[in-house]
Amino acid sequence: MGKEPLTGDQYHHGNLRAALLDSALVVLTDRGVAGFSMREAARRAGVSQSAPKHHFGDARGLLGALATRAYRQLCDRLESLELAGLDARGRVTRLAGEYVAFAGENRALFDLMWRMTQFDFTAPELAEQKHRALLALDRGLRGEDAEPPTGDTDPALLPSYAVWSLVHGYTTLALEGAIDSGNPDPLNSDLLPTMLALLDVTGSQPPGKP
Amino acid sequence: MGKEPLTGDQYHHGNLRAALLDSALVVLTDRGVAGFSMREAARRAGVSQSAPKHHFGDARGLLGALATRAYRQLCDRLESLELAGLDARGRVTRLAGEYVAFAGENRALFDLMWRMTQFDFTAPELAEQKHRALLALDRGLRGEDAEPPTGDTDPALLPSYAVWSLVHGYTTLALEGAIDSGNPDPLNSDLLPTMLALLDVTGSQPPGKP
DNA sequence: CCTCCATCTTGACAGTGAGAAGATGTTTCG
DNA sequence: CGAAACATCTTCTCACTGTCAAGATGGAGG
Repeated sequence: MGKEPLTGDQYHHGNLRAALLDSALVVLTDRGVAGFSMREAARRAGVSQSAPKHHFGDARGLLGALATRAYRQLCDRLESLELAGLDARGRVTRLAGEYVAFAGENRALFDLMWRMTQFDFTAPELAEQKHRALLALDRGLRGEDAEPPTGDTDPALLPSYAVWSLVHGYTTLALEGAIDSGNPDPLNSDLLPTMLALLDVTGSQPPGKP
Repeated sequence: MGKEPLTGDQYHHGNLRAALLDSALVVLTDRGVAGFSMREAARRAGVSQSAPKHHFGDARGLLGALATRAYRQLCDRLESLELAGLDARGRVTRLAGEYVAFAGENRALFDLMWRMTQFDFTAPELAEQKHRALLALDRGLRGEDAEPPTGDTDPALLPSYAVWSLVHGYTTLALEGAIDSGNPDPLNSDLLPTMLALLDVTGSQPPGKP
């Protein structure tokens, strides 16, 4: 076998790093972010309480790795959407639906993803994936053949920022029970497309004021 | 004195309930939601570790009371805004600015406010204040003389839901470092008004698709 | 074989939330 | 006035957590 133990694979346990991430996800899903316990994650992986230390440093490191993996999954889903043949509005609706679906299927993970600064966790990999999410959204919105943004403050990104803000805000507000769509599942409503219809996605000027 | 000890005032300590809320706010601001400790809040109030129990039940109760008070403050600020003489777009900008300002001035509190379901905290008072925030936003947006919504699913509320979602999403994304406005203070940018300009706040139909 | 090193375990410590039992002051009512 | 009833607060205890230091374990390479 190769000499690449850099990722922490294939040692005494097999690859404890991946196993710990999996058990940590179970604990997170069961108990939520507030009730998360690194010891229990280790227990479920069948190792001692201090085993995670070598792989993740401390609890924040473990949660950070979990969040980074979650960002990667979300970006993968956004990037692999089939958007060809749809107009701008259709693409936005599709992207937004996927975003909300991810949040609904991974509520605890989704919560965690936007809490990392609160845990004083700043890894370059995490920021990178966060940025990748923005690019995936923007690319999906403006189409594959549009010019990529020149930087984070490129004015061409404005519609993407607006869409992301609206979709993200709706998701968190609905999950928190602040927006009641009348639907038993707060995320499974037709409210979001209707709200997105109020957004000028093309980047041109909105209709004149009365 | 009157026979109204229902609020828990004026007993041995004076009014420990209010003092605990104050010290808890200090702890929350210092250590964040993740590092909050009920024991330390009690310590700072000069009472024993178990003193909060009678007033708040458990830690979730203390945080819930804190969040409820924060909602009340936010609603007060939104409701007391002077919006007369402004058109719809001016009113929205003003409301959004106040919302973002509150979040920036009370970051830990603002974080807490949207994590109460995660803490399994559901008090009727909290839901009531959350609803009051929506009404304040809607009233500000549609004007004082507009008809109040008939219910949470009234279609007339749609623009308010959209504005709230966009503003709230922008706030959380900016605080988490996902949206980089190029400004040192992530919340102090002119990005938000520009994004709001893309929203049709009048509730009419958006411009036709190309 | 034997040393080096990544990996994992054991044991300990301070800190936390929560509960039981009791002390202390306040109110109420005979 | 006095005694019970009560709200309020303290002390003690327990299980649990994250973190650290020291040691055991076993593969890799000289």
